[in-house]
Amino acid sequence: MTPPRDALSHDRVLQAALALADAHGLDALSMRRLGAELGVEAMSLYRHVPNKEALLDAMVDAIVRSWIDAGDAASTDWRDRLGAIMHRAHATMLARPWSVELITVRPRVGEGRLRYAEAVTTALLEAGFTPQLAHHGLHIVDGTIMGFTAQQARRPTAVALGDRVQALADGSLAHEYPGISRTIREHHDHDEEYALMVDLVIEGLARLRDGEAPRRTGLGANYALAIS
Amino acid sequence: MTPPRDALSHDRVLQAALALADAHGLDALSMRRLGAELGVEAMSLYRHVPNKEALLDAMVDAIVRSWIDAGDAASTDWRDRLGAIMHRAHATMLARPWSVELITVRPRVGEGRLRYAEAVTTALLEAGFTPQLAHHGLHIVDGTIMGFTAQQARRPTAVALGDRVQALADGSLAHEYPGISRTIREHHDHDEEYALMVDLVIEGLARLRDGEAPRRTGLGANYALAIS
DNA sequence: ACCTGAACACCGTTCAAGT
DNA sequence: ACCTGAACACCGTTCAAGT
Repeated sequence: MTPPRDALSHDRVLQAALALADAHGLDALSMRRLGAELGVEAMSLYRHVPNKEALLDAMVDAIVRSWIDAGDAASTDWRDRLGAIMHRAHATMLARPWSVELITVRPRVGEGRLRYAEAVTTALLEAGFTPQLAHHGLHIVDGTIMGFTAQQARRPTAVALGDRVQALADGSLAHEYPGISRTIREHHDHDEEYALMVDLVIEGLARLRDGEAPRRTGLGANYALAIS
Repeated sequence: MTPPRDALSHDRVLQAALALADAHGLDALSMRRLGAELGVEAMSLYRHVPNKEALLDAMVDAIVRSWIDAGDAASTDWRDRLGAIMHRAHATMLARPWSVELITVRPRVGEGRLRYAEAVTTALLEAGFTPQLAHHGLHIVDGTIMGFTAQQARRPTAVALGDRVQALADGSLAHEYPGISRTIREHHDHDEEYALMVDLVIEGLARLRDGEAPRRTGLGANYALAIS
């Protein structure tokens, strides 16, 4: 148990945490185990990281930072700029499925997240969006990235676990769920489907910029909030 | 310590868990505390629920089930049917912020989730979508609901915690982040913004159905996956 | 049949103590 | 200055024991 044992540092702790989550998932990431992985007692980590929450925030920020690329701003087409970011985000999250829940849910805003928000916002402003619309646009892009990716990250496990999902696939629930029984076996490729949604959203943003408000969807008479 | 002490049941445990999360957040929901809330030892709960995971899944399913309403199918306009579901989902999740991370991330598919998927899929099929497109449509609707809501649920806390977010708002980071410094103070209402995204997505789906493929976004030369 | 008490194998984090 | 050991206040879950 005598590895080189270089001095600990915030970055070494962060990298080890990412590696541990990559190798064994988020549940395996305990301060005790992370310490062990670094050849150190858990308590030593607290010299470099205030607490576990802060470590998780740092992990999120490191990943979100990788969504943007210095080259993005070079592209003159705002659609391509947004598309590149959205696809990069999707790919990095699916490559690290454990990261999805962290990124989607943690509220703390770090530098990486700010830079990503800045890149998206700037692309929109330079494309002629009003500040108001650019603000909405950022949220729409952000929501699309998170929601669609979370949904795809959820799927494989759902199928694996799926008692009923399996039954749906072989049609034995066609009586109760005729709709999904008909569609569930449609072939689809995650990346292609995401590309479709990205294009749909970007097209919608372009129309908003050009002043074409989408048709207003009526909420219907029975739009009521049902809590417990 | 002698409340009526009706016999425990799966449903009583579930309702108490929802109430506990509503009152004190998800972190407060431990089997021990939940037992205490029901006037019972934690271990008694295991007679009605296999484990905590299953309890969380049941909570998710109870909430998702409330997204659909028997009256939805009565509406002949598929846009209104989808819109009603999407708005109901958004409202119920924002009313229970702790539920967002559970619903967005947990893969297990229960009956509530199936009924919701069935309602969305049927609305699309009846509106003339091909099974293939209806399948994509469900995922697009699902991603929109989850992502946008998660993003809005994240925001208030972000602002509250925000060291840098605060600095952005008063303009002192305008040099480093010119784009967001310009847009961050744009007024926006959560519900209105969500309605905008819902309309945008439904409009996009309508165009897909009508065979108008959205313009393909080029990914650019620098679309590369960056891991660690 | 239903509930309990003690126990097991974990957590994150504190703090005084070691080098 | 940097790391540690023991301890604190928790977890989810098991299992034999009680009524």
